[in-house]
Amino acid sequence: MKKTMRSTRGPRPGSTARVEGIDYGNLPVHFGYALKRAQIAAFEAFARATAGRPITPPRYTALVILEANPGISQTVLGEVLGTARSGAMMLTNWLVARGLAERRHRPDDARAWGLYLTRHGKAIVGRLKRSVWQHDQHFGARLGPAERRELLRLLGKLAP
Amino acid sequence: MKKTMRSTRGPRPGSTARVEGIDYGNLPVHFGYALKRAQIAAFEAFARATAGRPITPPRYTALVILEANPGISQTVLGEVLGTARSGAMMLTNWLVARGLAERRHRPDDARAWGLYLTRHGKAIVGRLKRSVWQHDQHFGARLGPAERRELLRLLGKLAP
DNA sequence: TATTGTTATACTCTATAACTATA
DNA sequence: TATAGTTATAGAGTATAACAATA
Repeated sequence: MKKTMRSTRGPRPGSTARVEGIDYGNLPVHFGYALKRAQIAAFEAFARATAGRPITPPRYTALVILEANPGISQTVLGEVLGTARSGAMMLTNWLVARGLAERRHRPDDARAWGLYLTRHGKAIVGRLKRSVWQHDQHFGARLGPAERRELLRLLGKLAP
Repeated sequence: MKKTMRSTRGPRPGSTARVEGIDYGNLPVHFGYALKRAQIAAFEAFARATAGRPITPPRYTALVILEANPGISQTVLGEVLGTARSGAMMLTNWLVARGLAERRHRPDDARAWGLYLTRHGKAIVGRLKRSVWQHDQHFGARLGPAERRELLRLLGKLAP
C-alpha cells in the first residue's frame, strides 16, 4: 500500500494499456481475455476507493457479507466467497486481528463459530461501501445507462 | 493439477454458485463484482481447456504473444501482460525450463534477450489455441450471437 | 460417519527494491 | 543517466491433506 516512484518506464504493473506494435492475435475476441481486462480496469477503481487501506476485494466482500449476515459460519463464508474453508479461516483471522470482526460461540453447535462485525468493523464497512459504490459507478459511467443495464444482464447470464 | 475426491460438501472452491439464504446486499449490481464472477466462470472454461496441463492464463497469454511476436524482449512481454519485469522474467524462466521457449542474444542490444518459442513450444501452443478457443466459444454460447457481439463491445469500452 | 475449524504446506501471481551489465 | 535483466523478498490468494473436537 506504499506509494513510491517507479524506477522504469512504460505502463505501470496492473495496467490494461495496449502495447504499440504488438500482435495480440485473437486474444481480444476471447470472452475470458476481455472479461479479465475489464475486471482489471474495475479493480483499479476499487483500489482507488480503498487507497491507503489494506482492503482487498475478498476482504471487502467478507465485510459486506458479515454485515448483512451476522452469525454466519466460516464454512458458509467460504462457500459465499467461493474458496476453501482454510482460506475463509485465514481471512477471518485477518479481520479478527484488526478488530473488524469477532468469533462468538454458538449455543446450538459447539463446532462452529458465529461471525460478527465489531462496532469498529461496522463503522469501517459503512464508509467503505459508500466509497466503493461511488468509484464503481464512476467506472461504469464509461457506458451509458442502457449499456450499463445491458452489461449487468449479460454478465448475469454468464455467471448465474 | 491433481484430481482428487473432495473431503467436504458444498460448492467446490472457485465456484460462482450462489449460496441459499444469504443476503448479498448490493454486491451483485457492482460492475467490479459482476465482472469478477463472470471472469471466474470464464476461467472454469479455460481450466477445462487446459485440464491436465500446468497452463495458467498468464502462461497461455505469454505463449500466444511469443508465437505472434518472435524476438520480443522480457520487458515488453511484461508490459503486454501488465506485470512488473520480475514477473515476466519468472514466467520466461518457467517457459524455458519446460522447453517451450528460448532466449537468444540480440546483435543490436547486449542487455536484452530475444524470446522465441521452440519447435516444441510452437506445437504445444497450436494445440492449446484450438482447445482454449473452442471452450471459450462454448462458454460464450450462453449468450446469443448479437449478445456476444454486444458484450465484447461493452467490455472494450470499459478496458480500451 | 460427517462436519467445523484448524494446522501445515505448497504454488501462483504480483509487487518493490537493489544490484549488474550495457547503452 | 537510463534501460534490460536479475535476484531477493514479501504479501495475497488459493488449494490439498490430515487432524481434533463435536454432531
